[in-house]
Amino acid sequence: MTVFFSKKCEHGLQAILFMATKDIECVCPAEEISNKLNIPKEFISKILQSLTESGIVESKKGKSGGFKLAKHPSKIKLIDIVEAIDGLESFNTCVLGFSECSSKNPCPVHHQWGELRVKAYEMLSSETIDKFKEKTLNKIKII
Amino acid sequence: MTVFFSKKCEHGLQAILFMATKDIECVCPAEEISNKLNIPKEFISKILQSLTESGIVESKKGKSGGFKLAKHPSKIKLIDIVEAIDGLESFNTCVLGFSECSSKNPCPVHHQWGELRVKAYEMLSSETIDKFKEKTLNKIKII
DNA sequence: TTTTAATCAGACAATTTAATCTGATTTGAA
DNA sequence: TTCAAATCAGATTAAATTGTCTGATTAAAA
Repeated sequence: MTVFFSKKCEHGLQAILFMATKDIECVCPAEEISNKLNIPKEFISKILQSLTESGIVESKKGKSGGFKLAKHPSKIKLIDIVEAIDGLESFNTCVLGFSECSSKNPCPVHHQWGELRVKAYEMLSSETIDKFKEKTLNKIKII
Repeated sequence: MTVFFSKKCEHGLQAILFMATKDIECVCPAEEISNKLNIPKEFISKILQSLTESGIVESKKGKSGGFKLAKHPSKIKLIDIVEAIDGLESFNTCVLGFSECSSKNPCPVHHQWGELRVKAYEMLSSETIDKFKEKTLNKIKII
């Protein structure tokens, strides 16, 4: 196993990207997200609940309830979701698992991995998710 | 959780890097590796057993037995160890968890992640582990 | 030959992550 | 007011990963 994001985080990212393709006021039931993205309903529901606490989504109870983004997609970056679900720890720990890895006491790949880590962070934080609307829609259509 | 390598793989990489700092004929008991790298003895023993099957290390039973590299460090790359333990799947799957992610149907970060993935692969495959001797020794000394 | 120190093998336990189930609560609409 | 459809909350299960234990086997050295 070699992952980057946990399943929870992958699901969360997909769900938020999906919600960003919809009208900002549109309330999205967990069931719809579940169907469109092929994620177990209760699982995505739980993930979105936790993102509610992080202030990224809002939930509306009762009939015709569901989830909606708490902010406009132009204010949300992928890194916000990653931080809320997986945390940012991996951006600060040694990829080979050595303790206290730093430029003073680098592991054999410290320098190269450091560069990649910065690039990965940039990938997640340079653009807001309103830019991803079209690609997300194409992706969901064919799944 | 956001990882790159599994713990198993981290431990395996560390152990092989450590063994590469020693004389090629030197047989290294699991206990020594365990102590030096702070990895549970039975766990690293299991990992090295599986690397024996992959042809990366050899084991010698009985008194004064232990593990040694099956090839010279100048013939071993980090990617060999990663492949044997974690496999190379993550270098071919979508980082956001979408199915069938390709340049024809890219996920929102397909292009950027593709670049990073290539760089990560290069990091693991461009140099053989004999080059890492000094840095590994420094790393183990301070742990 | 006996002792000792090591791997090997495989069952077992603990932890973490992923997913499911159930029931209470909320709320819009008939 | 009642019903239906949704979230919410928390317990439970399942699966994967990580780590441990025990006993058999091997082989060097006393």
